[in-house]
Amino acid sequence: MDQASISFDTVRSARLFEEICDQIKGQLSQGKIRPGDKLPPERDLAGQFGVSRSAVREALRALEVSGLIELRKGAKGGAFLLEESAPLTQSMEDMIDLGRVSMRDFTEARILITEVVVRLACERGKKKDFNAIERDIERLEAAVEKGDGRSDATYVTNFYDLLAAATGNQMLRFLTHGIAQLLAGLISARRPAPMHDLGERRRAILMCLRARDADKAGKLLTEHLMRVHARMEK
Amino acid sequence: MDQASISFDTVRSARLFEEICDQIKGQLSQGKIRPGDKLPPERDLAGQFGVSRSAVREALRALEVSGLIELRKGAKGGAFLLEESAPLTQSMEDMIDLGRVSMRDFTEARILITEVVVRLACERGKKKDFNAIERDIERLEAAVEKGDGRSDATYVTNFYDLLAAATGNQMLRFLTHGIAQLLAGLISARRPAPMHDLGERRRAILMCLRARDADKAGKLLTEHLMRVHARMEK
DNA sequence: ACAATAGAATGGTCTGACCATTAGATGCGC
DNA sequence: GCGCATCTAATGGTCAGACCATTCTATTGT
Repeated sequence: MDQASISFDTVRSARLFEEICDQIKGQLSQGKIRPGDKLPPERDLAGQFGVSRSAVREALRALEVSGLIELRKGAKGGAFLLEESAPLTQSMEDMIDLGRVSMRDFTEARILITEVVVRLACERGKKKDFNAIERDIERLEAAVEKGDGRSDATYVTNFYDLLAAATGNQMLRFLTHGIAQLLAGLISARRPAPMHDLGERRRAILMCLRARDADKAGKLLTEHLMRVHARMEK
Repeated sequence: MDQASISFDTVRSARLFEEICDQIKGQLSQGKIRPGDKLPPERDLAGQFGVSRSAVREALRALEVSGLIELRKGAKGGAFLLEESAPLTQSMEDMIDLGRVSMRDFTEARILITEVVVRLACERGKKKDFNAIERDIERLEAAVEKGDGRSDATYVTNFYDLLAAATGNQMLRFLTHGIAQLLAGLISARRPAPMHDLGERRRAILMCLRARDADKAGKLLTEHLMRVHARMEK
């Protein structure tokens, strides 16, 4: 047989905690454990795996950093499987924090991707999706009325999550969520002046979605995002 | 003062290893330590931070999982700051492995994003960028001639990395790299039949880039990626 | 009833030890 | 001298057992 055609998997890396991670991920992907569930306490896990508590801890730490579990202390605490964890957020934050990606590049990528998302949402969105967006806008406007429109990164990100949801593509949802999360962090840090016509603008986009006018929706959105960017730079 | 306008930062989480992570990230973002550097041994770090080795280990584990450092054992081993780490790859792999994103959605997102990238590369790419792509295609074809064209995920991903580089947007580079990495993993796992006209197709796209014909470049690329997808599904 | 307190569960940290792997130094045979 | 085997030190990986801090629950006292 041709020598070159033989291939090996990279050898199991000889690190216990990785093996433990993989087993837990395995259980998760097979549905034997599910989001929301609680893993056994560290001491029990150590017993079940036949390793020390340290090895288990390193594995749990790795899973936590990967965004798969959350660790709570105290009685009734433990390692809880996260729901729809948005795994990309942390990595993106790192990229910005460490200066590996400039704000400018981030914004540009955001605009490009969001435009793709809105176009796809335009093609595929169902009435249900659009109604959800409308309700979100109403909540936003009600909140702005009451004056508590600044503290809530939630209102900022929710819109984009719903937009991505309308595409029906889970990968785009994660991506969009990560980007929106990151942006929300920046907003709450910089506290730019509130945008009075936010609801109005979003409504305009929603109308395009319902009219299936992808070009106009994309254009409105891009324009809006550029204005947001301009505000952030001041 | 309006009660609602007061805000607190989330309280410093009382976990030592996070503090350590943050300090190391801080040094990194201030350029006091740089990619390629080696951090002091765990035992020394423990001394410097005034904590136990366990706390340091958890911090290093977290940084490793985040894709910021690499741990090598043995003499001359240690924690090395990674270069242009592609932090998103691991998270994306998890999404697929855990079944949170279907292959279909992933491919669709890949196609959409790559099309955006190729269009932008078309607008902005310099001669230098296109020449680099051309050399890469030549290397690919040479490798295929010699018959070692199957084992190397490198040749698969390199093209897309170079494409993304031509956009000049670092965020898109990371994103594209993550996607390509993940795909490379899938390819080397499934070993589909080699694509004999890969070089030819890439050359066609390159021609469009040089001619600044974004529409055609996007079209060719999308078509190509769909064929790749079809092959993977078999 | 209600509040204060005690207790148990559980993650976070510490100490100190030993193991496994790696790079380099040492030494032996030729 | 050269080359190969061996030894040594450095360093991450793991272990064992302890204690601390936090959080929930149950009991107790008023």
